[in-house]
Amino acid sequence: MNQNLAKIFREIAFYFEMQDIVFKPQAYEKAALSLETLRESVDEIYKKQGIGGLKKIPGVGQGIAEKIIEYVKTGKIGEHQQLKKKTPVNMGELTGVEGLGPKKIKILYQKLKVRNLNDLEKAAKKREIAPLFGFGEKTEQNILQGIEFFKKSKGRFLLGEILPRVYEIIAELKNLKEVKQISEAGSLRRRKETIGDADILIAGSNPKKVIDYFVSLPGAVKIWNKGLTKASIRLDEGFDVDLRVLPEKQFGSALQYFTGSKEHNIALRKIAVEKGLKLSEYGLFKGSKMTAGKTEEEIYEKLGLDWMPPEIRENNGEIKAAQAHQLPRLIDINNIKGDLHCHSHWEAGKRLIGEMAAAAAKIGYEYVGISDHTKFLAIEHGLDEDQLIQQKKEIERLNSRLRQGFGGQAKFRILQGCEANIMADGSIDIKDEALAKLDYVIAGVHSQMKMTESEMTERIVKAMRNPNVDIISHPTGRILKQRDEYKINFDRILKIAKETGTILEINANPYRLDLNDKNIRQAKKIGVKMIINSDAHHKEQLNFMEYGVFQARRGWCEKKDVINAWPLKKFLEFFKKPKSERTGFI
DNA sequence: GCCGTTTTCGGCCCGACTGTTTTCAGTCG
Repeated sequence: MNQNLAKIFREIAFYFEMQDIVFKPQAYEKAALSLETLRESVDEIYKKQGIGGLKKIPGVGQGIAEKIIEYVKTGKIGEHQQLKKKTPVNMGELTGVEGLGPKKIKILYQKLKVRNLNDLEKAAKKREIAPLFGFGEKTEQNILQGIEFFKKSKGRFLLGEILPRVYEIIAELKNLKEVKQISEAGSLRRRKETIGDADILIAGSNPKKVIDYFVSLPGAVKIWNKGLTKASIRLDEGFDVDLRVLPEKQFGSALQYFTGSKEHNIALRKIAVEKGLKLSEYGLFKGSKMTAGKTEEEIYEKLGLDWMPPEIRENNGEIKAAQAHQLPRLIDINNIKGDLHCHSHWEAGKRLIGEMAAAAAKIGYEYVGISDHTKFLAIEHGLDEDQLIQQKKEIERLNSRLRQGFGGQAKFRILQGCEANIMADGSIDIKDEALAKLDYVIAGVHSQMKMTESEMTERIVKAMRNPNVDIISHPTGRILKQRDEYKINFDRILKIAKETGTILEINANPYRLDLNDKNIRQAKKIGVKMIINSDAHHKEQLNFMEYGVFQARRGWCEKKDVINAWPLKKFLEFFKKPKSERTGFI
């Protein structure tokens, strides 16, 4: 409900922009943004509190509240329908093409009847776009390239695809002596799970030289633009990198500005205005006098705020918390003591347990848990009850060898779990007696994912009520860019998790990152404990952990919220207690 | 269309770059 309505409001905003109407577009955009981050469904709010409740939503006043009510009652909004009828274009597709905004889309529709990506491509190929007033050869070519990109990537890349490559580029740029300070910025620095393009910021001298070097980096296949202070390239991996170069005294203000989020910055600038200051990427100014800009810290301080990590800069309460000096102490990768979701492919060769354990110990973990799939997942060589016993013997053997080796003082422990399957009826595909013998049990949904919301929710609830099931893996089931989450009532999942002492996983695989940031924040609020797991299928994938930690940070997680940030002793005590006694364990 | 510790009117974040209409609108972040 909220998401659909948000989409409609964005479209209305867009139509208003087409017509050169000022300020209304921002109003609708703002309302859309509020709805997207709203926990409670608007029809619930309306039912309980009427129009007054709706008007309490930031950015919603009389006019938009009435539109929400119209949508709740009829499922559509008359004005939106009319606007759409007048200019029936596929907004999602067309705005996804770099360089196309409301004005150009309007002309393309009026002159060439372009409604969607397909029409646009045809028109560009027939060279009908270049002669249009306000367009030209280059615009036409850029449109064609934009279409290619949009089709290829659907516009966004995974954090896990981009971050390592950007670290490489930053390392290369550091070779230049002109580069004094460098950082990634934008949604990349905020560690969003998907990224549109990468931003890099440099403080230093001779920007021309830096920019020339940047646009000629190996792997740069296209230069979108290149000016005196900024440039933008496409890499052969298919994503864009924007670079900005500026003087050192502005590095902090620019980093703050280009890290965003946009909403966070708007809120910050309003605070500046209230204090009689002006904040831009060039610094914090009182009149024409610059009062801060060299570091982010001094800008936040001058505005009366504590500095905060980029991951929470989404205008979602962090500004108030910073003003009250009550920011959370976010969990850090160095807090992670172990990883409980690692596959050894037991059937394929038991030596992998040793390899995985060695790699985990090398990272500095105190423990690693082997949790192979179980028998229902035959395709993944799922283990049955007997094989689990076999595996247990092997793990015990390795543990005793560990205790003898390393001078007898090796603290490192291998734990045995499994990732069992939650069947359609909520039962587990391994007998309870066998589950009870393991150090811990993870259970997850791996089949029949298209159930109704109540069926899927009750399926997982039943699994959580099983006293042997400690952890639910990838609780919402989404795969980024491929598959939406299952239909579930997440509030109910949280309630039962809390009630039963079940832990929810933050799966760190860059394609999953499941729970997402919103889920995590909710879980934390309610007091449901979480665990960050890599879901590694070979030892290199243990490094996925950092993406899970980023996600946890975006959900405001602290060390205490995440059980594998606890030391081994406390961790083992926790698992020794019956599930029912774990709630409240800190 | 929203909003208000300057509150019911008059504001609404700010600047760079591109391409094209050669002085600036459109787009982006």
